[in-house]
Amino acid sequence: MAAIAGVSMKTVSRVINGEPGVAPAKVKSVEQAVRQLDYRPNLTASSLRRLDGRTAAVAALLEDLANPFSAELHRALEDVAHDHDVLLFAGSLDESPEREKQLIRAFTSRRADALILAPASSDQGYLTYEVPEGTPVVFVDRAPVGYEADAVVADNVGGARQAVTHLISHGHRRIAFLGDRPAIPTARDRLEGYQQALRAHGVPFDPDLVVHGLEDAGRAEAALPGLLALPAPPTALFAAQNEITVGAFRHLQAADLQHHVAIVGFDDFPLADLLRPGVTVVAQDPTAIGRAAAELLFARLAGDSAPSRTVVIPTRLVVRGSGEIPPSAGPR
Amino acid sequence: MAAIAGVSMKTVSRVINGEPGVAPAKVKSVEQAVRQLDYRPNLTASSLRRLDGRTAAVAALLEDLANPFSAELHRALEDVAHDHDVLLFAGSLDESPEREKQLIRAFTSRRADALILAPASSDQGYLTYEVPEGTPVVFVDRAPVGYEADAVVADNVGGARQAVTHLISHGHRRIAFLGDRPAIPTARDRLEGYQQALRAHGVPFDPDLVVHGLEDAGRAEAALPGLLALPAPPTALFAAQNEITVGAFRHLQAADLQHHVAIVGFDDFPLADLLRPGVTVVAQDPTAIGRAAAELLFARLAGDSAPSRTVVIPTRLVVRGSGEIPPSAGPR
DNA sequence: CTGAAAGCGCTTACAG
DNA sequence: CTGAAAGCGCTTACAG
Repeated sequence: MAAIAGVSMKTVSRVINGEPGVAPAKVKSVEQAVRQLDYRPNLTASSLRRLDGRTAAVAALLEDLANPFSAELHRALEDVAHDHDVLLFAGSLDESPEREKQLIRAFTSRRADALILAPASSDQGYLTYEVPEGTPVVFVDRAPVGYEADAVVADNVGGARQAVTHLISHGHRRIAFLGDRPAIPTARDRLEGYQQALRAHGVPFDPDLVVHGLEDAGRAEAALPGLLALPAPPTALFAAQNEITVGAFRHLQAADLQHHVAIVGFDDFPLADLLRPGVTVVAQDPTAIGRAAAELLFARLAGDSAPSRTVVIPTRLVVRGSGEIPPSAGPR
Repeated sequence: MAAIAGVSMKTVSRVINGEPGVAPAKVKSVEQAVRQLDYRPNLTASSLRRLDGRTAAVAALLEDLANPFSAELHRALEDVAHDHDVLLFAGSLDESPEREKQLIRAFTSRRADALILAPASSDQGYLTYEVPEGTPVVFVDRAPVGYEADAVVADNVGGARQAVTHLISHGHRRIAFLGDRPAIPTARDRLEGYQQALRAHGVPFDPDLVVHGLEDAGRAEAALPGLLALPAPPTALFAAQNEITVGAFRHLQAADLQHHVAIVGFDDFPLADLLRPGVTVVAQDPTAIGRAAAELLFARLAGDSAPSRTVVIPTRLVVRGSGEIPPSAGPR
């Protein structure tokens, strides 16, 4: 390359990197050689020697890239990264702590400049020795445990409280909680919000109305018949996650109860407005979460060394019909 | 590192790479030094010197990572890549040829081992000089133009023919075609399938029933009133893409026509079964497309040098109700 | 079984 | 304005 252009390697480097102070004639001959050889600078080599060691790539470890929440979050990260000329590695964790550790190692071995993590593990203390110093980590969706880092999370407690308060304000007093595995911090937070709302309105807490471990739509659907067959069945459901909401709605509609049992879901999902009744939800904003996380991350990469921050993105109640069904409409 | 372990750099390299023929005592001392220093081998450095130059990373350029089709495809790619201990870079093209070229360059500069491309450009001849020799490219969703490479696509012509034949078999003769921009090859193929089905059944082609350029759900929704106000309105709709299907359905439901105008969509979407009526679609299989593409790609990386192949993934008619509405139910 | 030397494609730190 | 030498963290190709 340098030989073809008739200049030194160093001059090639200067032209490629747009450094000033190269004779126009030499710039020209380098540019011509680039075209002639289809020359593409090797970024992995340049990052190796570069003082800051930056690779201009960051890694995102999310729950499941095929799930709309993760996919939208991923897309928001990509957009901000693109503005900074940075590329994105991505991986799905599927609630597996082993996979999390494996991917963290894979990404640090490739010297990603920073990590974005929606952790599957219950404790991230291992990051202390697993992540090289100077590599910022930003948590999304779930706050860190045993590790000090920036985080961007939805207001899980507040959102759940808002959902359940909405149902109470429509006259419900027997409200079921349908949740994911309680090991998941966001699932616990949403249960906490549910309980806070009950307490605040003097509605007794009935453990029979709490169903945990609904890891997917199928399990949520399967859990409903038992719940609705209780001696004193719920007149309303709070579904603490979007897959659960869909599974529960699927059962209600199959049993033709969708206009008789109220339901409010946590986390919005596509087409919720087209169902009949439309499904009332407390919407998270995955795009806002992703943008905020990426901005925090690039601030760190730019040298921001303030103490860790946790950004809480508010949720929003979206009223569509299913959450406004009165208890009198319930099955008897 | 080598100093701490009391061995040469080369022996460290052997232990890290699990090469045989190292004295057990030396293996031990290297392993201890690894722990002591939290040592992580630098994969970018090793790929630089390695003969094959492999980085164990491949790049996927898809339409829009937030769209369910791309997201599922992405996830399938990730799963196969994971089986090969390879990581995935990903980027969204948003139908922008410029973005495509930009990302191709970014990924080749980082020496991705292979590329997976759902092209936004109308001609990919530029890949000839843009992609280094020995870097396999596999096309997904859309076949290459002006470039020779493997491809995995859905059966767009056949699927569209199947959808429209289904409507004809239910008695429809005025069937509208709702399509994306005709510059998109899959959009053209689906129009072709539509026309083939009409011809095969002696149904006259009426250009008034063909609407192009519906780039998103909003435009599809907005296009319907005009179409339904024609002197001889369609009794059925073929929506040639999932966003278009959703937009069209949204209008039908708003106008309370969802039980009167038949609709079949190309490409399935979540919750299509929960709408009323359920939406009949010709389903693509993004997971199958992704898996097939990844397998083709890893075969190439393993040395397969057979001529380029194009794999066509069949579509599947999913009957749910909206496609079985008879023409007599139509608005008058 | 082990290691010293060279080199992957770049940038750094100089010297001129 | 330009380039020769050294070095980033590894692997290769040897030699012993």
